[in-house]
Formats: sequence, structure tokens, C-alpha cells
Amino acid sequence: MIEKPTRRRGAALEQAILAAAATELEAGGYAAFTMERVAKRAGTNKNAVYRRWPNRVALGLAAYREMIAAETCVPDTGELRADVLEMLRGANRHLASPYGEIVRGLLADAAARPELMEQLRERMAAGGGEDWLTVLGRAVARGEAPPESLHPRVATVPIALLRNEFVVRGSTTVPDSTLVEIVDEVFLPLIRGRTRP
Amino acid sequence: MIEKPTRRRGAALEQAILAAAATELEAGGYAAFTMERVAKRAGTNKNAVYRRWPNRVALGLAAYREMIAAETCVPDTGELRADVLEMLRGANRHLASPYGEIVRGLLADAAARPELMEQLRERMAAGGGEDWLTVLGRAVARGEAPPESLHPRVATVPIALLRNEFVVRGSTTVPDSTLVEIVDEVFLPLIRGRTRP
DNA sequence: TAGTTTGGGTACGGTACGTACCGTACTGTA
DNA sequence: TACAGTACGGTACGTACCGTACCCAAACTA
Repeated sequence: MIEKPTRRRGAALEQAILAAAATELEAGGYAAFTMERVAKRAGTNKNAVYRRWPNRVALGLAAYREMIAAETCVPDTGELRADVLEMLRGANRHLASPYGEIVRGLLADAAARPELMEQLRERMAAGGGEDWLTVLGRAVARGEAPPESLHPRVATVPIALLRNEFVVRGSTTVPDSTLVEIVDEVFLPLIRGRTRP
Repeated sequence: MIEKPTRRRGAALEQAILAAAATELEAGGYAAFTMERVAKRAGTNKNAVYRRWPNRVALGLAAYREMIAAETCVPDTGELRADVLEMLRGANRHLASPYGEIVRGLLADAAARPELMEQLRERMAAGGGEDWLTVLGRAVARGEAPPESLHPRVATVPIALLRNEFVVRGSTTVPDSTLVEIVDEVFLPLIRGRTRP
């Protein structure tokens, strides 16, 4: 009979800690996210945690990455407006509680550490911008948008505006009418405005 | 001979505390902003501080308001592009250190308190939007922009994009080329796109 | 001058970060 | 299978800060 090891090591323990950290983040947000609670939930102690992550922000960021690992999916409805709205709605759902508070906390804590900031930027809701370029690229291919509009700065305008809205408004969810406004009053006119006459 | 009072009271003490808080914020940012340090710098103790502000966020917000009290000035160069760029540059200077870290810290701490969030939104760099509407309104009056473009969501696109950039990038200053890009690749095409054909 | 308000000093309880130490369970190598 | 080295778990500690409590004295007020 093979004895079940009572003491986890290495990767197994690391995964357990990460899972515990993600659960803690999900349960109480970044404010209630403490090293002691994570260690306790993982069935270990702070030692094992600090051996892997040098501080709270680093662990929080790693756990956040874990949480949002399988999320992104790029819609393809065949119409630019619908695609963009759907991506905005997805991002809005994501940035609503409890992710919003987590991102804010991480942002505040990671600001002083450029390398963490870099990671956070990459992982932040639809932060990369490739997905947005993909959607816009499809619209260009369909002839729905002019080729001159295919610019990273342009493609990410909706998510940038949403993110701003969310930062400025606090933890409350951005109303859907705002998302519609972003698309209809800003994004689509912008695409039109970039048409070469 | 009138004895100078050695112990300040009421408004005098309140102003002294606020000034000390602003100095502390400016010196070390929100992370190093502690009630004890503020009290010490003001030449008093935490008692007097807590009698006036219930917690750290409230005092930090009040001090931040004090810091940015006399800042806003709306440019009027006679050309929309130059006006917008100047406002963006001013906001960028403002959001660069140490204000950036302060705003991030306040945002993270105030998120749970709607009434503080409200204050913060109003006071945040060019957050109100009236100034941006003013600039755009002048352009419309000059015939430089179509009347259909006079929309709050449209007018505040540049500052929203800048704020997003700054939140996403961390504490580093946004390069001037980004500001130019926001204006030339997004804002001006957007204005053009809102022209009624 | 007596009485009330308001500052200032000090200490405390509580919480959390991050560090140190130490005995012990596991691992893998001889 | 014995043994050394590594990693884990328990515990305690030092530090820092928040927010509160208590008390006395200074300043104002009647």
C-alpha cells in the first residue's frame, strides 16, 4: 500500500498556495488578502509562501493571473458594432466586483515595481490589445471599416474608455448604456472619421 | 504686551494639519502618508487629526484637494489641436509623480466609500469635463468643429485615454508622442467622423 | 475667577508584513 | 538501506501603522 504523502512539496504545494490565494482573492478581495490567511487556507504557513513570492503584491498578481487564465474569447458575429459591444460587455462583467477592487489594489501596490506593473498590464482585462485589433481587422477585411482605421490606438479606444470609466466611478458596474454610448458616439464615428476621403 | 498663543486651536490648527498633510503627500506619496507623520509635522498629535478627519483616506483626499486647488486653467490659442494638446500636457505633468501614486492610492482606498469616491472623481485631474467641453465649444463656435461633436463623451476622450494610459503604465510619465498620437490619430479623426455629411 | 472646550502626551489593542529559528518529514543518492 | 541534504510546518518575533482611550493643561467664555 502506497502511503499518501502527508506533506506536499514543490509544485504540488505551489499550486495549492496559488489556488488558496485565488480563492482568498475571490472571497474577500485584495483588502482582505493577507499572507497568513492564504497560508492557512493552503494548509501551510507563511514560510512556504514567502519562499516562492517575495511579497504580497507578487502573490496577489500571480493569483490574479491564475483567476483570469481561461477567460478571453474573441467574438465574431460578422458585424463590428456587435463584436465591440460584446467585448465591452465581457470586460465590464470582468471589471465589476470582485475583480475591480482587486485590480485597483494591485495597481496601487504594484506602481512602484515596474516589473510587476508590466505583468499587470499584460494580464489586465483585454489589456494587450491584440484581441481588439483582431476584431477591427475582421471588420476591415469585410470592408466594414477602412484600412486606415487599423491602428492599435484606435482599436483599443473602447476598452480604454471603459477602463477609465471604471477607474473614475469606483467599484460600481458601468451601466450598459454607457457601453453603447462609447460605441455609438465615439468608436463608430471615429472609424468613419478615419476614412480616406 | 500680548502673549502669542503657543497652542493653536480651531481653524488655525486645521489649516496647519492640512498643510502638513499636503507636504507629507508631496514628499513621500500616499504610501508613506501616515497619520502619525502628519501629526508630527503639524506639531500636534493624532488626536487633533482624528477629531477632524475620521480616517486616513479622508485626510489624504482633503490634502490632495488642497494640493490641486489652484491649478486648472483652460488654454485658448484659437486652434482646437493646440488647445487640446496643451490641456493634455498639463494633465500629464500633473498625473506624473508624485500625483500619480497619490491618485492610485486614493482610488484603491476610497473605492469602498462612495461619498469619497464622488469627491475624488470631481477633483481628479480635469475630471469634471467642463473644461474640455469649453475648449470644444470654442472650436465649434469658430466653425472648426461640427456642432454634432459637442458631446461630453466626445470632449473628454483625450483625457480619458490619457488617464487610461497612465493607470495602465504605472508611475512613469506618458511620453509626449503618445499625447500627440491621442490627438492626431483619435481625437481629430473622431471630430471629423462626427461631421454630418 | 469658575467652568467649558479643545490641544497635547502617552499608552494601548489590533492587525498585518516580513524575518528568523528549529525540529522534522520527505527525497534521492551511495 | 542508511544517510545527507532539502523543503516543510510551527512558532515566535520585530516593526509599522491604524484607530481609540485617558488624562491633564492651555485657551477661551461668561
